[in-house]
Amino acid sequence: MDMEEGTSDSPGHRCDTDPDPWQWDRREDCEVRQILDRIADKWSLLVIALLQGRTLRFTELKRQIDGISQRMLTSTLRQLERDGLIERTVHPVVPPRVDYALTPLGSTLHSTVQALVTWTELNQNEIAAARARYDSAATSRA
Amino acid sequence: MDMEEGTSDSPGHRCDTDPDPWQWDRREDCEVRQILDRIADKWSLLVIALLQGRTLRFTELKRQIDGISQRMLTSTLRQLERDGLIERTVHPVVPPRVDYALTPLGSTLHSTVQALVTWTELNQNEIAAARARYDSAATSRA
DNA sequence: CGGCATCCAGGGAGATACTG
DNA sequence: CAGTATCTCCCTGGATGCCG
Repeated sequence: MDMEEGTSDSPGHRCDTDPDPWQWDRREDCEVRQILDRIADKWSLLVIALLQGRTLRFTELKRQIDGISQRMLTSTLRQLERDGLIERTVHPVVPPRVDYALTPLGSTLHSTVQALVTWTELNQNEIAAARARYDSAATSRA
Repeated sequence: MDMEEGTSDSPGHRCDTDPDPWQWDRREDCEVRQILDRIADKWSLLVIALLQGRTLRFTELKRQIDGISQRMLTSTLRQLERDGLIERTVHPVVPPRVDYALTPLGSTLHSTVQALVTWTELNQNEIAAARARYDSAATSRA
């Protein structure tokens, strides 16, 4: 088991592992930071977006997110399952069949995630333009 | 300059570097994935959230996000600047003063990012509970 | 098919020292 | 103050192989 470990902090949140308390805008503690890190994760985002209103199997997810390794997909799914955002259903058939779906909690996240994806789609051209501007300016300086 | 390089793809998006075209729900190309990776970044998210409606200096940001290294903060700010999400203003005074603020484009992202943060705040207890459940179940199995 | 175990490379990220 | 420049370490994540 060299898989990345959840920090498995005991319920009743504390920050014993942290050298000094986080500040984050003076309002948040490390809990929020931790959760944010997880859901704002590169792969988590895609998984959540893909599971909107439907159930997908492991292989289907892997195919759709093409580029993800089975290791990272497994890891990501486990994290999301642990956080209660997705539900994992094992069908005792052979060959094995495992379905993944959003939980009610995960569904509430979806609209937010979708907003992020939509924003990206809408603004990708503007961002590309900004990058071009920035890069050409940098190049001319060099 | 060993700082992480933007992949500096020419404007007019393509995916020559990728061995095979991404699928991502069959609709998206690598551009969106790339941008999503950047804005959904651990630190980017915090920076954007902190810059809502105000201007902050480098050190102020560093203090508020406490836990980030100057290296990562610099890198993050440069990326966001390149993407046209934040604006960097250098005041020619001594000692130097550099202000960071959201651009109009960055401001449009803010509401989305804030939604993510708010969601996390609202649901952190539920997530903590889910983790406790998951972990205790895992422990009892072992 | 779904996933865990192992091995291993690359780069993300920290610590430190130095400049304008 | 606001960075850059190194050097280094470790974790992320890929490749492969095996099992239920």
